[in-house]
Amino acid sequence: MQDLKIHNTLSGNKELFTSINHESVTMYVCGPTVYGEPHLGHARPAITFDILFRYLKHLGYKVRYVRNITDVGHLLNDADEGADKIGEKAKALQIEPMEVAHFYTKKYHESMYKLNVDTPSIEPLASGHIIEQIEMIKKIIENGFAYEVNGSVYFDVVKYNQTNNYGILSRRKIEDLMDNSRDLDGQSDKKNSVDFALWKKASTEHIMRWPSPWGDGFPGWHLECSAMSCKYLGDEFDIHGGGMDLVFPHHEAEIAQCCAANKKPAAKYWMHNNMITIGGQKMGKSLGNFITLDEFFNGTHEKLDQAYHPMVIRFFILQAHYRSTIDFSNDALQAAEKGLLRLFNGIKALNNLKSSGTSSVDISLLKSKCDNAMNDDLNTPIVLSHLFDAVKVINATHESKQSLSSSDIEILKKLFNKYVISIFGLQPIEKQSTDSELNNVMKLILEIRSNAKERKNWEMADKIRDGLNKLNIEIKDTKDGSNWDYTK
RNA sequence: GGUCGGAUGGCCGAGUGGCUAGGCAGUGGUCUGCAAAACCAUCUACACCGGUUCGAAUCCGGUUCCGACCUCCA
Repeated sequence: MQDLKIHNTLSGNKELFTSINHESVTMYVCGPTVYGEPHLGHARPAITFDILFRYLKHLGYKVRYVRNITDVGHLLNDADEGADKIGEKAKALQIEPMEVAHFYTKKYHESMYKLNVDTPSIEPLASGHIIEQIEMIKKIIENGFAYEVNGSVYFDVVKYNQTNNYGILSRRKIEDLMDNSRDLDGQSDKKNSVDFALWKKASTEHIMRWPSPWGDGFPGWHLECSAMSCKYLGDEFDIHGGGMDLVFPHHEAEIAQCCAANKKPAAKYWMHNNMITIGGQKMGKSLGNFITLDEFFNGTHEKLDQAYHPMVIRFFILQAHYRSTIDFSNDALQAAEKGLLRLFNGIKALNNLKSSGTSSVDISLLKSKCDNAMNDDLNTPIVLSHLFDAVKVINATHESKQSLSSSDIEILKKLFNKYVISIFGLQPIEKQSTDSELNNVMKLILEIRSNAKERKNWEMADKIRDGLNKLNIEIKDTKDGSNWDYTK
């Protein structure tokens, strides 16, 4: 097994990864709240941890990857009259809350499929684990870290902090938190402003509700992940992932809940992907730069010059390290599109390469550079830079400026297959039509043009070329004949 | 206001105390009937001011600016 280093938010450092159970890895990642269209912000963690999931399997681990679907709705705000998002949407549309959740779950799955994000081992629904959540609350109350007031149950952060460290993950001090947190509601049932809800009493008009020992209500917003990770991965598991915005309070609360219930802090490694910005600004509904994945795929948002293939989005995300912010713009995406094309052109050339007796380039060095970069906290941009170096070698070999032995060509083929296809999950963009009739017609047209060129009938050849261009079809002449593709 | 992170060439984005990151664009070239496509070569960097050092874009201090979290968020 190679030495994989990953950045652990708990320590703030890169650490050597060792799994609790040698042969297997258990990981949990916070999934989407399904109350709206899947957007760019959903793509980054999904892709980041998809890469980790694939890579761990590649290293030989048996991986159990749990990514939840939050379909019970989070509270809209800290105030007590908390409506939840899914319930609100359902009311607005006059449908069952579960219709909302199901509709957007389907949308999320469709987008993930297009982005070639592998489906996790288990994708549990929060609504399907109300019983587990209630049991966990009972345990926390039994252990003295939660209290019930008027049908709601709150986590006693101050008491917890006397024997544990609330702030261990986000490096916050409880005193600062208490100073800073605004008490919006003077009538709050909470003992302290830093306390958070484990169970909320449902008002009569609140439509998402379940019975509990404390009356009808719904679970608090941090509990589901604790309950479900514990159920499927145990009290202690290897990796917990999610977006950086979840570090506080969500993941901090998860650790507190797990310690309060099980006396164990859940995960050994906490990994967080950074955010996506658009034109240097955080993406948000209120900022008017909120772009859904479908809008990217179809090019229908006003800020987009063109449609972007899901693979371009995926490739672009991999061109940045997961802990850096990444800025989306038309220029950057168009650059990524061309880069991706270059990468796959290289693979195509690799598959048609003629071998020599010896190699003029050290291919095994190149391979180990890729492996080292990947093992260094999943440095996908560095791996890609080495793969582009390889593309340069492949093209040079194609033009007989370099040489590669047959065994090195095999190593390269395996290397590209491993990283590009298996781990990065990239696929060539097939803009070519699958319409066989059209393909046959195009074949005939290209033949006619080729004949015209042989007879030096440039007028005819150019008329065909220019005419097709107006129909958004581009002819590409190569040494081995002509082919075609759609322009954008 | 508190806590944390960042500032790299026209754009995106790595990395590092001395040795070309990479992609895109630009420029030059190869190919081509001419183009396009493809391929090759190549230019423009490390926010500002001090300090440490033989040497700093990289370490330290300060300044400015930007962002994240603290409130729903991926």
